[in-house]
Amino acid sequence: MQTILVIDDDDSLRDTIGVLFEREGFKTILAADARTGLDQAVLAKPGIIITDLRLPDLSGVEVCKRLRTSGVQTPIIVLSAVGEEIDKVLLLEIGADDYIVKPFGTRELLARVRAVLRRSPSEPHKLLSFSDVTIDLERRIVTKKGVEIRFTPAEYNLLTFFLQNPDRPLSRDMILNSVWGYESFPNTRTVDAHVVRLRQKLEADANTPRHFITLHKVGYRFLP
Amino acid sequence: MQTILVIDDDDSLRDTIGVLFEREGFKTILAADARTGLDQAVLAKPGIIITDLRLPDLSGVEVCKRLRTSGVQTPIIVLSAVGEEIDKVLLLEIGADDYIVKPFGTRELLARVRAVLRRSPSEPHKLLSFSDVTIDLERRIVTKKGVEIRFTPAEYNLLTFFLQNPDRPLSRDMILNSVWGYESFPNTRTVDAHVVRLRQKLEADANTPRHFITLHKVGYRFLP
DNA sequence: GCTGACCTGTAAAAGAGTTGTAAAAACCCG
DNA sequence: CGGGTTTTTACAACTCTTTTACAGGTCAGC
Repeated sequence: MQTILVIDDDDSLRDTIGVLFEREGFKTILAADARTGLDQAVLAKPGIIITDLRLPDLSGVEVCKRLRTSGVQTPIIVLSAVGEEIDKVLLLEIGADDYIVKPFGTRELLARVRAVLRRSPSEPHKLLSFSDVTIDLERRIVTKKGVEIRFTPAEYNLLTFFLQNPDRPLSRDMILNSVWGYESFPNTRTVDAHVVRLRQKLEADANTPRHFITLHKVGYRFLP
Repeated sequence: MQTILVIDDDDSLRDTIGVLFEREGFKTILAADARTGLDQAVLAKPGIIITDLRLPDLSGVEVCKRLRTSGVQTPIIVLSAVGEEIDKVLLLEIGADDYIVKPFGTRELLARVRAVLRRSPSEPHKLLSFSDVTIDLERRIVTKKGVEIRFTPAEYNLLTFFLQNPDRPLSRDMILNSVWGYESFPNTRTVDAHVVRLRQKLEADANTPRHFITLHKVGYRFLP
């Protein structure tokens, strides 16, 4: 049986949602503030969490962040009042899986929950792969022909960036911004140095790369 | 209300335990020797019995035996001084339910008592294990090749967290949040210090860890 | 096709940052 | 207080990142 955790300081809404999901056969756990919610998220191991954005002690954003940084991967749906500023991108970045603007119909909430639940367990191990190389994002393990190959953080980040942007020409600046972030400013040759290592570790013949392609005067392109 | 019978000739320890459980809402009965203890076990019908192994008149082993042969099924926890030879198998054979090596924390004693009371007799404990290490979650006992290894609370919590999150890269922040909770903010090196101790106690060769793996710049990974 | 200016590949050094670890300090609890 | 536990600290050892230097490579224009 699925367990659902509802974090909302509005008593009547919280109870309404609780009753709704109980009728649907969920086990429901209710929390009126973020702290209780966080505790319950760890203790009760719910299958899904619904949290209001505005809470008495911590914001829903903070709730998401804390859950994610402590390794909780339970899907989260965020509720926000109409007019309340919600930065969709921010929400998804910090690890929320969906959001609903109040007021909403019970039918809609149910549908959203079901949708989130449906897609979450179906991707238990996100795998990226090309040719004979597989990357397990969950476990941070790269294998070639079934053999594990070790990557340093910079290499690993670069690799996953390439995998997530296949076929596209990627300039060194673009790569630096995306992989290294805006805080650090290494020289663009750094990218080259790392590409070399990706080739050495992953290409069949590092001298004639078939996946990590140089675009002269442009940058690089990854071909799966 | 639960009644607890403590049989120990060490006055101060006996009283300490007595006070401890009184504060926890138990009715306590204290006995300084085996004979008094046996009498009280029958008369007062305690819910649990704690007995020292070394007593002036009869040994703790003998106490267990006599209780069991006279049909008393009350759970028994045996205390033994460090270095005192304790044959775990013998103890469990003669009907003891658990044993604790002195010196022990009151917290630990309480936890053991609660675990014994909670557990219905004959129900096997939940065990976690990897390689030649076994962790009894109920009794908080860790053994390596059958030999008990003692862990401090912090070490134990970290260990079980690792066991519950195998294969996954775990950042120091994630670990701090999950194991220490978000209320306490030790510096991240604390995690390293504890990992060192886990390795020293559990790895075959602490210099080449095979279970508690460092992911440079990332954190740690536990491999069963 | 040749040339020269500019790009890229690459190994290796330098530098920056991270981790292992023992030991000291701080902290509790009884 | 006194014992054990936890956290911090200090420094050596180590890993990773970035830079550097130079050997090739590419390509536009001759």
